[in-house]
Order: sequence, then structure tokens, then C-alpha cells
Amino acid sequence: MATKTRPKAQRDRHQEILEAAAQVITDRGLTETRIQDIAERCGVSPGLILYYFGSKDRLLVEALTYANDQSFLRTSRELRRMPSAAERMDHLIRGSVPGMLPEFELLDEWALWLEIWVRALRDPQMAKEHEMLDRRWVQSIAEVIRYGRQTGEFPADGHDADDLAMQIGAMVDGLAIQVLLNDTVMTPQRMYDICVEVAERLIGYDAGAAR
Amino acid sequence: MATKTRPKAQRDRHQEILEAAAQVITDRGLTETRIQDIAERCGVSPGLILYYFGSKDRLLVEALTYANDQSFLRTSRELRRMPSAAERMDHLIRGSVPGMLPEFELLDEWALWLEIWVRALRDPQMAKEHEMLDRRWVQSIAEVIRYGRQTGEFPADGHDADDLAMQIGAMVDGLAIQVLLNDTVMTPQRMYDICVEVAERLIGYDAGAAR
DNA sequence: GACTGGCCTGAACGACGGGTCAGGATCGCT
DNA sequence: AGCGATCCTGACCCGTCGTTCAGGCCAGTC
Repeated sequence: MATKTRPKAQRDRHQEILEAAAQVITDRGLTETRIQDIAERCGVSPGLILYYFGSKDRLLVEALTYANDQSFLRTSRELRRMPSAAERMDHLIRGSVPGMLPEFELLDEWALWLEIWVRALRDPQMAKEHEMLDRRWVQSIAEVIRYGRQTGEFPADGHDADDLAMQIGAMVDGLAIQVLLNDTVMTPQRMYDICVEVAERLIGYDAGAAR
Repeated sequence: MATKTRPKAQRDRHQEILEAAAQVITDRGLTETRIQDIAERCGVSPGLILYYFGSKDRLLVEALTYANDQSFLRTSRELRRMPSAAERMDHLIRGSVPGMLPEFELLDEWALWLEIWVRALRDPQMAKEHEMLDRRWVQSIAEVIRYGRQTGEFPADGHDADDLAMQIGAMVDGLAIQVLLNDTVMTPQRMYDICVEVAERLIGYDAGAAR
């Protein structure tokens, strides 16, 4: 809403602030994020932040979902460009491993996921957003599975695609935590290998060709 | 009002405070936990909390590890009493499903795990503690596997027990999050079923007998 | 009974940070 | 140019904690 008379400028600021906020949260954590930090990062006064978002809480929730939106949309675009389902699955997996794709730092969007989870435990608004964000990701795994079955790459007689997607999603979450917090034992490469192996077994295909 | 005949040779205040702190954290979340809340819960002045723990941060970290210690020790005791490895594995799984065992609320110790993870991302002290806590749990899964192989309940020709334990641990983490945050789609019962099924397949045994 | 030392309180301090506001700058339009 | 809406600032207010501190209470000891 808003954006009536001057859609361009307002939208830019809005987005600018969300990006800055996501950056700061990634950097310092949700609880250590001050309005002042966000203001500084986009060279603006603290008052303006509140002018746009009304309250800190609203901004934080929006920033968390915004950041997730961004990576989801980017990933979706990238997936669409890949012809084979095995390639798509591989890309999904790579993108899920903390610090594996070059464009991400070690403390990447996974740090934001953790913050989302904790907040969703007690903030109904965040819980609602989380449900949407989560379903969306699981959904794209399921879609890749269905796509592969449609093209004949994956065997069509497996379990329900949504169930498989949920299991893969859960495993990815669990492994990502291990990588994030314990990267001596569980390295990104190892997580990747496990994910590929499990996906191959659950879906019943050979990922070798995609890599 | 205060100090009615110092009861018992200083019943352990230290422990009392830790328990209260863990309760409050579970209840309100780490960031919403105030020293005042903890003090009230054990009928004591805020000053005393600092008298014992020096700073809020120290108390919080200690409380998180304390709570985890408690459930770990309890679980260990319970495991030792069970003769069969399949029973032990089943018990481990049940204890890992949020809200499955009757003695836990829906927002149980998993809420504390989430807090530990987030804090461990940026607090080296907490990261160190987490590594210990995590390894300990994975270790007990591995031990059950080895125990079952020793008694002949489980086939002895499977993968490395530590690797299997880590995979099971990761899956449990991921599923627990789903249950905690999305209990319409992923119910405790469903998580339990999945865990049992995966454990059976990974380890190669039949859990039917244990239930 | 006086002393000592561990527990404990309650008031107060001080910093920090979210939110408010009055006004200034800027833009688009007539 | 004149005007109103929008954008933006910087100072300020104010509640909320963590933390400190001076001292009180209570055992056990000499």
C-alpha cells in the first residue's frame, strides 16, 4: 500500500531500508540490531526509519521476509533456466548449504532463518509469515520432483512428492544447523554429499549426470 | 517477610536460580527474559541474582546449558535401565519429538535449543558450550547403535555408527523445527513415524518389537 | 555478647534505545 | 511563483532494564 502519488522514490527508500535492515540483522543478530544501525547503513536519520515502518517490530518482520523473498525469487529464476530436473535439484541443494555458493558468506541467509524460527515461536505475525516462507521452499522442492517425473528423468512410482519434499527439507534444515554451528565436523562439502545421496535414494535417480 | 529462619543449610540457591531462569527463558524467550522475572520466580530480589552470577549474560548461558544437562542426564539414566537397544533407540526418538512425551509441554526444551543456536552464532562462549552439548547427544545415539550391534540386535555390517548418529541427529533437528513451528502439517506423531522409519532403514533393524 | 562473614534487600543510578515532534527541505503540480 | 504533499532531520522525551551499593539480617565462633 502507500505508493500513490510518488511510487518510484518511496519504493526505493522502502526497499533500501529493508535491505539495510537485513544486512544489519545478518551482521549483528536480531536482538543486537538497533534502528540507529540501520539508519547509518543507508545514510539516513533514525526518524526516517520510523517514518516508513511505524515501529521497529514491523520493520524487523518485514526485513526478514523481504530477505527471504529475494533469495527465493532469485533461486526460482535460476531454476527455471535449467532444463533438466537433476540440475534443478542439484542447484536447490547447493543453495541450501551454508557457505557453498560463492555469492554467500558463511553467515548467510541461514542466520536469518534461525532468527525467523526463534521469533516465530512467540510472535504470531512472524509465525504466519514463516509458514508461508517455509511452504514455498518445500513447494519448490516438490515441484522439481514432479517436473522430473514428468520429463521421465525421475521414476514416477515413488512416494508422494510433497512428502518427499518435506523430508528433504527437514534434513536440509538439520544439516544446515550443523554446518553453521559446527563446521569442523560437518563441512559444507559433506552436507552437500549427504544431501545428494539422500535425494537420490528418496527420489530414485542418479545425480551424477547433473554435476 | 524475608528470611524466615534460613531454611536448610542454604538450599542451593545457585541451582534454584538456574531452574527459574530456564523456566523464564522457555516461557518468554531469551531476549524477553529480564533479571526481574527470574528474581520474582524464585521469590528473591534482583540484586541477589547478580550476587550469584555477576552478570545477566553469564547467568543466561549457564541456565541454557544447565537445562540441557538436566534432560541429558535424565535421558541417560532412563536409557541405562532399558535392556534392548531397540527400546533405547525408541526412547531417544520419543524424547526428541516436541510435545510427545507427556512430561513436556509443547514449548519444551526445543525452544531452548533454538535459543542456544541463535546465541551460539555470535557468542563464542555459547558456541563452545553448544559444541559440547551437541556432541553429547549425537554420541548417545551412536552408543545405542554400537550397543545394538554388540548385542546382535542390529546388523553389524552397517555404516560407521558416528556417521549414522550424525545423520539421525540432523534429521531430528530439522523435523523438530517443523513440528514446533508448523504443527498442522507436521504433527508429533508423524515426526515420530518418520524418525522410526529412517532409523530402521539406516541402522537396519525392525523397531516393531520395541513398541 | 561482640565479631565475622555469607546472604539478601531495596533504592537508586545511568545508559541505552525506541518513539515523538516541530520544523525544514524538496518535489510535483497548477 | 505559489502551494500542498511528501520526505527528511535532529533534538528531545521517557520508559526500561542491568548493575551498583550501602546496609540489614542471621548463623556460627571466640
